[in-house]
Amino acid sequence: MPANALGHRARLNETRCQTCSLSSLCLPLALEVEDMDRFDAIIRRRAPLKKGEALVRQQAPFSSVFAVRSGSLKQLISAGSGDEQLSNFYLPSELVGLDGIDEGSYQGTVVALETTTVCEIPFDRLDGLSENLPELRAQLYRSLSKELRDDRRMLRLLSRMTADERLASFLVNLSSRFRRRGYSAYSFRLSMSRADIGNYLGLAVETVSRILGRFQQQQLVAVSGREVNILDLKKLSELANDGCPYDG
Amino acid sequence: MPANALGHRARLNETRCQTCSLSSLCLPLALEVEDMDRFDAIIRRRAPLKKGEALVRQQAPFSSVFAVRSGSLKQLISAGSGDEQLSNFYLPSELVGLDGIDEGSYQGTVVALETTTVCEIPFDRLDGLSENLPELRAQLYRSLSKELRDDRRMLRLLSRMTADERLASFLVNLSSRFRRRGYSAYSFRLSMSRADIGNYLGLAVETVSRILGRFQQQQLVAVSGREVNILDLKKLSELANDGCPYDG
DNA sequence: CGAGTGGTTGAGGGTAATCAAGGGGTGTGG
DNA sequence: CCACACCCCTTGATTACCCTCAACCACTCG
Repeated sequence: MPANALGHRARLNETRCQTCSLSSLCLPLALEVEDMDRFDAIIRRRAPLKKGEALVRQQAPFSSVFAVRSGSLKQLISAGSGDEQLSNFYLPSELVGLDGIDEGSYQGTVVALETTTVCEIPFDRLDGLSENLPELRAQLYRSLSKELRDDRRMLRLLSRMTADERLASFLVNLSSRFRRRGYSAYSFRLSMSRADIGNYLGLAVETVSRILGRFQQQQLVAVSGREVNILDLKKLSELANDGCPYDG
Repeated sequence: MPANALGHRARLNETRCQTCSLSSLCLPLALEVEDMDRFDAIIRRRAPLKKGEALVRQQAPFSSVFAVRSGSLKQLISAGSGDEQLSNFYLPSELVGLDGIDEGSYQGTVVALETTTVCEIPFDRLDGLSENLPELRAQLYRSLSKELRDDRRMLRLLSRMTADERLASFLVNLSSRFRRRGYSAYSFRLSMSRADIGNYLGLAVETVSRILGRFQQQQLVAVSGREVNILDLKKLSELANDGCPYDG
């Protein structure tokens, strides 16, 4: 068998939802085997993104949503006066681009934080398919609705929480998202810079740094560069005072 | 013709989308006449809500979304420690309850700010109908997506804007929403209290009051209690520094 | 080796919160 | 009809949190 044929086979295999380790979290989660094949068929593979590469650019015409396969991304929304608001981090199984449906253009530039692979899902195909697959439709609604819910959580964080609470909430939230994806909830690597964290949480970089230092002194976490070890998740959750400490 | 029959006819008529003045903004906006009738058929009329009455309560099981016909509402999300975050105001034609789809329960308590009428739309019926009506489906996606977009705007507001900018942005946003609904963009009545505004914008009541006073001194607005007259929408928009000054 | 990036730490100042008090409107009951 | 209470709003004084500015360190890369 020629090498390129094997390569082709392997590549196809990689994109198959049935063999994807994320299938229990991703869009097709509720589909039967044959329906999953139909879903599979509309997905487009993309070359992996390098760190810093943009997946979509703000105001580019909306055509697809993207499911993260591996790696992570950030969404930046820039408004007139130059400043860029970091509005979201995306981890594996999460959907990028849903906020572009309304206006028909992407609402922010989405940039890879590390080497990242995504599945491209053309939205018109997805919409057509969902016509006959109530489960897929429901899952799409849930994804949209969940993002709304997360944003509302952020609204509360930004309008009512102190800097300490924001950082605690951020770490606890990351922790539970990693846990859900089968990674350790206690030990992980931040793919984003301190500046990104500050931007996201509405804090200055210096404040992020200082508070992480304080958390370390208080034996809540051990931080070394971007490596994080959570030492006292319970106290951190209390600090975050988030309502639902163990949910992402 | 007996009086109650007339009453019944009139009541039915009121709820018909075809005669509703909001039809160009609301969910069925893209539907053909016969499809609109089918949509009409699933809508449930509700008795008007009095000021302060709750439309839905946080954590109650999700079953319907609600389109605002007249009046206005606020959504309150309460987290463990007693504080309540005001996450949204809803004006006529806007949809309440979309963020409940994901978890199957309403994410906040939604309370009428004044006498308010809504159309109840059972979500399972809506979902079923949308199966065969791509335009309805698209509009539903747009509604969800638009709410995401609005929330992202709020994230930026809360994390990067000064108190002055927040108030300006709030007023400009209200103004354009009123305009879109056929009301004056320059003269309107706030249905929410200063406390509500402060809660929503992440500011103390005192700050809201002070800044409104300052805006008045600067001839940007004329405020008398809850009556607002916008005197210089252009300057206010610049102050808000929102990117898109004339969009709701 | 120098430049650049990302992170940490320290000093000082500004913005908005908090604390405190008083005014104006409305509704209710005497 | 008036008095009182209550809520909403305003205004003033003080305080605190976090931002800004600035310097420095560790590491990477040309």
